[in-house]
Amino acid sequence: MAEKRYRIGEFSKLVGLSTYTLRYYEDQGLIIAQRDGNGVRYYTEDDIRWVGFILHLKGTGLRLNDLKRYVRLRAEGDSTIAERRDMLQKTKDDAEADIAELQMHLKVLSRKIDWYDGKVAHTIADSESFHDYLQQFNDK
Amino acid sequence: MAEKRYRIGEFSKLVGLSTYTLRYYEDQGLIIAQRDGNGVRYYTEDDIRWVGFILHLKGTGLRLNDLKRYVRLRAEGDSTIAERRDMLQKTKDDAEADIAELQMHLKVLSRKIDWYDGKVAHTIADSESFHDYLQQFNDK
DNA sequence: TCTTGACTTAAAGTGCACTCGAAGGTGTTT
DNA sequence: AAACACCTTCGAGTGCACTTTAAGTCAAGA
Repeated sequence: MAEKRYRIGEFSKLVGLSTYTLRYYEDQGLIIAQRDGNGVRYYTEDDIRWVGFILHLKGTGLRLNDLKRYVRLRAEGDSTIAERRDMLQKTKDDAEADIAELQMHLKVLSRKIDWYDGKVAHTIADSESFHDYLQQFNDK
Repeated sequence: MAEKRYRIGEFSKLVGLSTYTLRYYEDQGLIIAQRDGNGVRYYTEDDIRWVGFILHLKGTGLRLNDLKRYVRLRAEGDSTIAERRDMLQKTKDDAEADIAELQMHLKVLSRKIDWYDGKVAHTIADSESFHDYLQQFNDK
């Protein structure tokens, strides 16, 4: 029972990347398809998982260049495991810092929304500025 | 006691935007500086607060175009408060969705790091693939 | 046979948000 | 007098990650 083979068009829909992007990624060395006797690309279940994984990496903010480095390291074998691990750890730390910052911005945004609501409901004086309103949260 | 006035160079350092960017934002209608008798821009404490706020908005992922729309609405006065509130709410919802997605990607990333650690410590069989390793978390 | 979908290389285009430089001008400070 | 910080317009450059086009070839299926 041979594994199912997907040609680029089908695979494209499966993973949510355009055929352009798949070929572009192949140029970049990120997703290397196998070829049939006619030189036509085909992808397997393994490739689905691999694309899934690199999309997770991209989703955490990893740039193509770093992704390329990761892939190169992977190709070098087990001797690069520590380096790859550290790379992922740094990516993770960066992403967590991004989230923290985003949440900080969101907090102000939320307060502005509350402030608008207060204005509309007249529970905040017409004259009170958002800046003054914000002050009351400063110690929290 | 007149309020302190900042010229663009000083203000730039204060808010962390280059003078190029400040002029660019002014072209875009986002931060309008006042001018002295010679046509030289100056900024006040109010402008510091305003820039702070728009950086919060940008920080949550609001695009320049939307930011411009927000500023236009603001200039129209209180009649646009509901629309502005809704805009911020949508921005907030979007940002929260982004965070949720980011966290989902991070979870996989974390597991990959754990998997690397397991490989190094030999608590995971050399032969076990990450995909198989991941399966055990599928019901959580 | 014709359409469909694949293949190639190389180059150009897109969108966003800046970022910079040229060229020429004013006003303040050393 | 020179240096410095500011002013203007406007067009070009940057970085990233695609996205599209052009122009031509090839093979399987209806």
